[in-house]
Order: sequence, then structure tokens, then C-alpha cells
Amino acid sequence: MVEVSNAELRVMQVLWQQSPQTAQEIVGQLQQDFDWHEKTIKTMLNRLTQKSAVTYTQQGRSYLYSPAISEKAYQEQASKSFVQRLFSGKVTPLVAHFAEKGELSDKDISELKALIEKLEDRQHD
Amino acid sequence: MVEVSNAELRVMQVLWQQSPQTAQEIVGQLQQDFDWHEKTIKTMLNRLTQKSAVTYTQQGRSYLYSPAISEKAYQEQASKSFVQRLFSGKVTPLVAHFAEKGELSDKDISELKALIEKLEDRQHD
DNA sequence: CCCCTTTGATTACATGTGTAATCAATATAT
DNA sequence: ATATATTGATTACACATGTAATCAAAGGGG
Repeated sequence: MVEVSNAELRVMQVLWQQSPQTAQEIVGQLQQDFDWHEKTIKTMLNRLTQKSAVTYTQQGRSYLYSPAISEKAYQEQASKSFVQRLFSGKVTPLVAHFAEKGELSDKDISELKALIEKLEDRQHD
Repeated sequence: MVEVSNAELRVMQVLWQQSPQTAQEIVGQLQQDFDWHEKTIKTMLNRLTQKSAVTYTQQGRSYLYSPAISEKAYQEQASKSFVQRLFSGKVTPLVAHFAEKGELSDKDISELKALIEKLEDRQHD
């Protein structure tokens, strides 16, 4: 399983949003949100390619970068291991925390409700 | 916000389960689950006290350790920042992943349902 | 053709983390 | 009292991470 650090994740997210992109484009995207030096971002791209989390194709004198792992796959893997570590694999307590802290909007609640109903239907198989 | 590493979290969990405990007891607990050297665990206790995640009271020649932050507080803080980082703060997509992967038992589903219903009631205020 | 710019590659360096070993103070056994 | 064992404190060391600077190769401008 590819380990992506916190800062590296930001780079992945830019690539998940759109790919392929040149380093220059990626730097542009990230600098809209973070105060990161271009060199710093290049280092991350380098490390991400080394970990095979990002691939590239030569494009003239520069590269075109793409994610090598999908956002969905990453989210699933990371969520599972997070919930495992903190909640012994149970997701309900996590949701309960959000609920308790009033972090759920009405929209969130109805989405969750819809999700649960779909799951209940599936139980009747 | 206190940053607790992965390995350190294991120590915290032992203390959350029961406290206070001596280093020896903590080592005993952890070695049931992990192949960690006693020295390693002592180091973690030391680092945790330095970060003020764990407190202690002198007990003769040794210490009695206790968590300085509650499990609940830690879970809340960590969950919030995790969901923020990966899902822009939305918890539903995380639950959806679990659902999709069949990680939810019937019991999980009914617990979630009960939770949602309670939340809906609250909406009627 | 030669110099400057751009781009990825390499190197740097402080701090965190996993994983211990050694040290120093103290209690204990003989 | 002295040697030993125990306990926390200090030191060690490799690898990860955040944050860049420098290097080297390759194009572009004059």
C-alpha cells in the first residue's frame, strides 16, 4: 500500500481533480491554496513518482504527471485503516462524533438517511 | 492540538482502557498485542509525557501514568481533521465507502439508522 | 555558437518517528 | 555496605517528512 504523506496528499488531490498536468500547472494550482515554494512542490512530485503514486510521460523537455492510484481507492484504503486504528473498524462511532458536535448539516443527514435506506433494501436479498 | 504518532496511539489506548498504570503494567498490556521491546515502550511513555498527552504521579521509585487527553476528545479531533483532509469535511462519502465495500454489518446499519433518526428528531426543534 | 532560463535530479537540513541501548539514580538482596 | 536489578532519562540511529537550495542537462534568445 502506497503511503502518501499529508503534504503529498495535497499534490495528489490536484492531480485527481485534473490530469495530466505539467509541474508548472500543478504548482499554479497549489499556490492558489498554499504558501508553498515551487521547489517544495517539485520535491513532492519527485517523491510521489518514486513511490509510484504518480506517473509521468515525457512532454518535450518536461513531464506530464498523472495519478497512479485513484482518489477513490486511496480514500477507501485510508478510511479503512483510520477507522480501524481509532474505532476498531466501526464507522458508527465516528459518525456519532460528528453528529454530537453538530457537524452534520440537514443535507448531510438526509444523504446519510438515503444511504442507510438503500442499505436496508439490500439486506432484504 | 497534541500530535500523537501511530505507535504512541497504541500506548494511549492502553491507558484509556485503564488508568493509572505503571510502566510495567503498560508494557505487559502492549506486549500481549505487539512485539515491542520494553525500552521502546518506555521511550513512547517518555515522549507522550513530554507532549503532555500523558501525565504521571510519582509512586515510590516509579510512576503511575494516566492519559492527559480523553479518548473521546482525541477521536473527535482526529476524525474531524481526517474527514476534513480526505473528504472536505463531509462524513457521508466515508460512510458510503464502507457501505460499498460491504464493511457494514446489519448491526452497524441499524445503529446508524437509529442515530439518523435521533438527528432528524432534533431537526424539528 | 554562447549565455540564460527552465526543468527535473540531487543534496541539504531540521524535526518526527520507530526502535532501541546506555546511563544514572535508587531500591533490594546478600 | 556493596553488588545487582529496576526505573526513568538521555543518547543513538535510520528512515520519513516538510521545506528548500543547488546541480546538470536541455532549449531559447541574441
